[in-house]
Amino acid sequence: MSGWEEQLRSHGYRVTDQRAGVLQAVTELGHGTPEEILVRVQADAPRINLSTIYRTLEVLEEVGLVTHAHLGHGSPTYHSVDDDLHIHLVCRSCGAIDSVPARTAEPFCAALEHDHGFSTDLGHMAVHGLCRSCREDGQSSTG
Amino acid sequence: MSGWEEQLRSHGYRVTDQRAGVLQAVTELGHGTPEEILVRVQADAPRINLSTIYRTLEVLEEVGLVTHAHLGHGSPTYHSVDDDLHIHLVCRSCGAIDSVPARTAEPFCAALEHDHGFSTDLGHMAVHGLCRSCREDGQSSTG
DNA sequence: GTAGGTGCAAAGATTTTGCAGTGCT
DNA sequence: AGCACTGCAAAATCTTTGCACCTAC
Repeated sequence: MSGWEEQLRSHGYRVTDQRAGVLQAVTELGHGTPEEILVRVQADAPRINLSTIYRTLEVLEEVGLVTHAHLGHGSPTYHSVDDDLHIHLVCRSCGAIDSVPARTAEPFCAALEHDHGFSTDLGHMAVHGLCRSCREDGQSSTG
Repeated sequence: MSGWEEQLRSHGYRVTDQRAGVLQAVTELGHGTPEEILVRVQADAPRINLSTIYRTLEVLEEVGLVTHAHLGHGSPTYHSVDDDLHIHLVCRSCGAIDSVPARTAEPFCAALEHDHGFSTDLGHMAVHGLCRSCREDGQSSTG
């Protein structure tokens, strides 16, 4: 279904090629920074500008078609809400990003809600650590 | 005990007033961005420069005296490892940052380790969502 | 036809880097 | 006395904004 058009219209926004392109790029990429998304969209529409990516992502997020999480240094990472809700596991050694089903964290969220009255936004959650292969490598950390 | 001096020396770094000041600021603040830390240190040493804060934080992190987490938009947030290990709860509405004991997440971490072989770095973990007071405030109208 | 959307370039904000003087060891 | 450390300013990044033209509705 292409309910995304309706999603935009119902919030008073227009449907444009750029918005379609950005949404498609985010969906295909799974997750990506504004610059990664730019590169992807430029494959189809070379004239698109980075500022359009930023503005479009903001709109898409407001209408609920994408969300973002802070996975790393500067750039936020965007992903479509179309996907199953998942948590990001970020490896501090190799940088790999793994996705695990949100239900893994449900008991934890329940505890946060019960003990602190805090309602967790699972899609935003970034878990940093060491992935399986880096642990098995017995890696030596480098700066 | 001022084992922090030994910590620096054993890694080949020197002990300076600036490093003492930054470490103290981070400890007193609990957690803070580079700029917040700058303001705090400037209270004692007005001549200190932001670039010194960045460089010092990097050194302090390398020797294991502080760590950082990505709590919000751009700036990483630093905190001393001296504190009890804790998780940060970031409210997306009011921006408040709450700290909860790391053990709250232990079952969750165990699941991640068991199912995905992932070793979680708890101090880095940022949990985004809505805090208790914001939930109570906005119960009728949600935007 | 109108108002929102886009591309482009410049402004802002944030973080990093080169250099020469300072001070720890 | 040697060399790491610091302050300062400029450079590099990343993100936002102003403006004129274009396009969806």
